[in-house]
Amino acid sequence: MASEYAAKRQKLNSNISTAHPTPPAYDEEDDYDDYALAVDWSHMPKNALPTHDGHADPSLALAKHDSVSYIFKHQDYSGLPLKKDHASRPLWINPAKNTIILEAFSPISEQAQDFLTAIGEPVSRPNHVHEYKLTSHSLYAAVSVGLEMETIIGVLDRLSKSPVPKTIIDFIRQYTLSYGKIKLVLKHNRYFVESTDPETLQRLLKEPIISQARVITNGSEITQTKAPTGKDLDIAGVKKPGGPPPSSEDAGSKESEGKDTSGKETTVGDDLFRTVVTVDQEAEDADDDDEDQVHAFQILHDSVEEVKKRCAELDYPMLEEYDFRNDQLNPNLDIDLKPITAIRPYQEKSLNKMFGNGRARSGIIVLPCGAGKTLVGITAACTIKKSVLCLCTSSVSVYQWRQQFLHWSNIPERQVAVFTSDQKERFDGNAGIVISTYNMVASTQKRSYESQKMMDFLHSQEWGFLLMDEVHVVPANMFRRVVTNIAAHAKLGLTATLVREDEKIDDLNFLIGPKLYEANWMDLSSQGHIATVQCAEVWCDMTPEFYREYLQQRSKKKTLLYVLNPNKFQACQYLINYHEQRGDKIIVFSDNVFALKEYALRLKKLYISGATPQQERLRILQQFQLNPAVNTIFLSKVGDTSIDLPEATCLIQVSAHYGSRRQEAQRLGRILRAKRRNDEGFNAFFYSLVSKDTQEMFYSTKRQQFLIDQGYAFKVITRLDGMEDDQDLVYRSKASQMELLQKVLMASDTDANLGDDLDPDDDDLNRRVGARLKAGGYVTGASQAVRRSMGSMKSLSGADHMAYSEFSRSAPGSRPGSSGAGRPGNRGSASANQQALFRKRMLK
DNA sequence: CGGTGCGTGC
DNA sequence: GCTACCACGCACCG
Repeated sequence: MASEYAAKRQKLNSNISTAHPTPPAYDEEDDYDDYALAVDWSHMPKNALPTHDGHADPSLALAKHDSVSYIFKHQDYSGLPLKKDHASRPLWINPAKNTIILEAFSPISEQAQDFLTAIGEPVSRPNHVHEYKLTSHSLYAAVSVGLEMETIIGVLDRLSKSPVPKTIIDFIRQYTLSYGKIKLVLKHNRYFVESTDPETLQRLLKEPIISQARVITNGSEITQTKAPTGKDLDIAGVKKPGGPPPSSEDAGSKESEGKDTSGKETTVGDDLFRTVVTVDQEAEDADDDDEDQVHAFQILHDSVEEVKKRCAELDYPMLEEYDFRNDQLNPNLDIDLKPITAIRPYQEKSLNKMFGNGRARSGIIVLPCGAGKTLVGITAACTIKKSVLCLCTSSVSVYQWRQQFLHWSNIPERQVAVFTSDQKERFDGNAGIVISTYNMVASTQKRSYESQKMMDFLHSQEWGFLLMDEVHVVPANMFRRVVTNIAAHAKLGLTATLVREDEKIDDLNFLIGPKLYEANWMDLSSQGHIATVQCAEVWCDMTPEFYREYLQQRSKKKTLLYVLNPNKFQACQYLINYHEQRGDKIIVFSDNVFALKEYALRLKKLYISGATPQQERLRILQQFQLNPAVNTIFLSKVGDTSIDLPEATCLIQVSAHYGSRRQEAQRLGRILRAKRRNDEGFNAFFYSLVSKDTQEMFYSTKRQQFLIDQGYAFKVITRLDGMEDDQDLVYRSKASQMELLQKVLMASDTDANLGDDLDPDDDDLNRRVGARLKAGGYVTGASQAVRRSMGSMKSLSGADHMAYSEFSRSAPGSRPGSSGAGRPGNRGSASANQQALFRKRMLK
C-alpha cells in the first residue's frame, strides 16, 4: 500500500527525467519555476503539450522566451493561423492531444461550456481556463444526445481562434460516423440488436463474439418492423415550453448557418448556440430515419454485456433508448411529481439530455452531492411511468430513497417496496417501485427463502426504468452483473464523482451508457445551488518524538503516528473551537478507528464508527442536529456513505484513505448542502490536516486532484494563529505527548497488530531502510518538491496572523511567490473577496 | 445478538 | 497488471 504508492511515485519521477534528458536552461527570473515544472510534467505523457496546468494559453507561452519552445518542441502550434477576430473566440484546440482549451472569462463561455461538456470530457475546470478532451466516448455521448457531426465541427470552428485542424475534424468524423447506427432493444424480455441498416447488422454478425450470442428464432435471422416515432414529450415537473427554443425551422436555419464554416463570421452571439447547445430540438434530427424499416436480431440475455462491449470496441456502440410512451406491453405506473415540486435549471438540463428525443436514453448524470440527484432520478421515473427498480449502496439510502419518492411524488406508499436484508416487500398492483441495494441484487451467495423469491420476481419482471444511485460502484466485479441480470428498458446512473482509482470507470459506457450530463461544481456554487467551500490544507509539524518513531516504525504504526501527531491534535482542537464559536456545525473525519476514538474521547466529543450500533448512531446524530451544545461529531468512514448526515458547515479531516479522490469529493459533498443562514451566505469550510514530511503529504495531493479539477483551490495553512498561546489545548506538555506516544506504540501491538507476527524480521529491516530513504527522499517527488518550497512560505508571511498560501495545481498564477497576483477568484467576481474574507475570518 | 463470509476500495 | 492487505459494511445464519 504505502510502499506501492511510493514505488509509483518513484516511477513517475524517473519518467519525468527520461522524458527530458537535457533539461532546458531556465533563467532565474523565468516564471516557469520549479514548482510549475514539477507539477506540470508529472501529469504528462512524453512530448505532450503542457496544457493541464495553466500554460494552456498559448499566448502566454509565446510571451516567454525561446526556452519555452523547447517544451512545445515539434508540437508548437503557435504557428497556426489565428482568425482575424480570434480575440472574441474562446477556444484553443490542441490537435496533438485532442484537447480543447476554453477561456472561461469569455463572455460566451457559458454557452461554449455547454457545448464542450456535450462533446468532450472535462479534464480540469479551474477559474480561467478549462480543458476538455475529445475522446471516442465523449463523441459517442454527443451523438447520442443528438448532436450531429457537422454541427459539432461547425460550432467548434466558430468558437475556435484558429481553423479546426484537419486531424481534429478527422477524429470527430471517425467517431461520430458509425455512432448511433445500432440499438439495443428490449422486447418481451428479450434483447435485440436493431439497426435501420441491415448491412451493419450483417457486419456485426461476422464477429464471433456477436454471432455466438445470437439467438436464432424460427429461421429468420433478421426481423423487420416499423420504427416508432415520438415527439412532444412532457418531462414531469418541467414547465411547458414557455417559448423555449425548439422550433424546427429555427433549428434548421441555424443548422445551415453552422455549416458555413469559413471562419470569418463576424459575431459570435448568444443565439448562435441555442440550436446545438439546448438539447430540446435535436429531436427533429434524430427522428429523420424513423420512418425507415428497422432490422434486428436477438441476442442471449447472458451475452448482452459482452456484445455491448464488443460493439463499443468496433466503434458501433449501442444506443439504448426506451420508447416508453409507445410501450403497450408493460403496465403503466401512475406516478407524478407533486404539483409544488420545482426543478432547478441544471436538473432540467440533465433531464432534457435524457429525454431529448421523446424517448428515454440510458446513460449517466453527474451532479455534485447536495445538488438534488435524487430529484432528477425521481423526475425521470415520473416521466417514464413504468415500473422502477432503484439500487443504492446501503440499506440506509434505500430508506432515504423511499422517503424521497414519497416526498416528491404522489406515489402511494403501498407501491414503493423495499428489498433489503431485513425487509422484503412486494408492491401492490402490477406496476410499482422496488428499492434495493447492489449487494442484495448482485449477490451470488445462498439466499434466504424470501430473498430468493424476491430475486425470482426481480428477474421475471421487465423493468421500465433501472435507477442506479452511486453509479461509480457499478463497474465492480459483482455489482456490474445487475446491469445485465435485470432486464430494464432505460437505465440511469447517478453519481457525484465519476472516478475510481482503478481503470474500470470507462466500462460504464457500455454497461449503462454515455455520460449525458455533468454539472460544473463551481457554476452551481456561484449560482447558489450548493455551498461555496473554502478548502484548506493545514500542515502540522510532527513533534520530534513522533517523527523519530515514524521513521522507524512500519507502515501501520506510521499511520497512527502521523494521524495522532500531537500538533495535529492541537490543530484539530483549535479549529473545532474556532468554528464552534462561529456557530458552525462541524464533522471530523478519521478513517482510522483507533485514532477516531482517541480524538473524540480526548476532546470530549461524540463519535460514530462502524461498531456503533444503529440505535446509538441515531441518538448521536439527533444530538448533533438538535442539541445546541453538541456542535461537533467525529465519524469514521461510515460517514462517507452509509449515514444521512444532517447539515454541517465545517469539515475537518484528520485521517483519510490513502489516495482516494472519490472519498475526498464525497466528504466535501457533505457540506455542500449547507445553507448557512447568515449574511455571509453559503460558505462552508473544508480542512485537511496533514502531518508534515510524512506519507500523508503525498496522499493528500492525490486525493485533492478531483476537487482541483473541479476548480477548487486549496489554501495551505502552515500556522494557526494563537495556537501556541492557547493554554486550553490538549497535549501541551511533553509528558502528555509521551504518554500518547506510548499509547500509540502499545496500540499498534495490540489493536492493529494483525500481521505483525507474520512478517519475518528481514522483511522488517527492508521496510525500515525503505522508510528512511523515503523520508529523506521526499524532495525527489514532483509534488513533494512543491510542498517543500511551500513550507518555507511560513517565513515569508510572518506579518500575517495566520500564515497561509494558496495553491492550485492546475491553475495558472496561483503559485506561491507569483508576486501576490494570486488568483482573482471564482468565476471572475466574488472570489477575490472570498479569499480576503477567508483570511479575515481566520484572523477573526 | 454475534459470528461468518463475501464484497468494496486502495 | 497482479496480488496481498486492511477496515469496513452488508446479508445471512444459528
